[in-house]
Amino acid sequence: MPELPEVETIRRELEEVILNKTITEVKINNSKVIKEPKPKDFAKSLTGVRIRGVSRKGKLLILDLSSGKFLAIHLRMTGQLIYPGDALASRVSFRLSNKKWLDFNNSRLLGELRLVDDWKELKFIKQLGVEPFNLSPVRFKDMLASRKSKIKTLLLDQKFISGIGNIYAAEVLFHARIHPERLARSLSSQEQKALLSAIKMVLKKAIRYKGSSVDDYVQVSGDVGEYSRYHQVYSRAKKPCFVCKTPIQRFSLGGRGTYFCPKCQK
DNA sequence: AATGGGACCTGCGCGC
DNA sequence: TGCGCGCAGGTCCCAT
Repeated sequence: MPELPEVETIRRELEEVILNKTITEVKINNSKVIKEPKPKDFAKSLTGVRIRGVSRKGKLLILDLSSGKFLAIHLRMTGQLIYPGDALASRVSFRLSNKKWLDFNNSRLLGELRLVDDWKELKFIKQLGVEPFNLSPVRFKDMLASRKSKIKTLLLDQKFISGIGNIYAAEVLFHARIHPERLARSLSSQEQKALLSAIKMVLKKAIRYKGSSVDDYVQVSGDVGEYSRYHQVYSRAKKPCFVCKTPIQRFSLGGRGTYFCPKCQK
């Protein structure tokens, strides 16, 4: 699942390969992923436009275009951006001035492309919580103070904090030694600090290793991300904890697979 | 405010 | 072997 580290990896690689190139053609193989405007207008408005910036907000990628508009790309679970692509198996492909294709793949068709005048007006953006790397311990403490929900649920809430998904929620809670069902406001001061440190540490390391390739995620180059090798709990049900050998447990929390070590996490 | 459910989707692994 | 089923999860939306 593309979460913050995966989307940031893609952003950095895109910046290297598509920045300042012009889109010369838009090929739409499945218009379902184009949410706005209408596919025909989408293609027309993007043709002849230069890409002058690639940024990320949470799990959302934003291409800054010379037309003054922005292309917002949400990969959801199965989205990929591949360069150079072949425009064959993609949902939408962008032909660039060097004649190579940038492919937007999305096997489950849940991804979204939106060409908008102002990305700041997107509902998703308006509601988006703080970027984890910008979060101070004092502010984090404040954010947790009155919250009655379970800590893992809260970490997954993009309005609370942006960029964490199911993999990294599990991983950071393991590193902070906190049980996923603990109520947010019940965390001690020490646990709050441990959790924030774990969030920053895990996300940074995951970026360094170019993300976690589980399911469909690959880098723009098509290479896998190596952080999966460092997963402590995610997708490790019944396997021994690397710290204490206790079998990792899995249960469903809010409809999501939730992994933790019953001995290490309290 | 929080929680639980369904909806959107398709590919995969499982059991029979 | 082949088929049907449940599951995977990011986000939105609705009901309670």
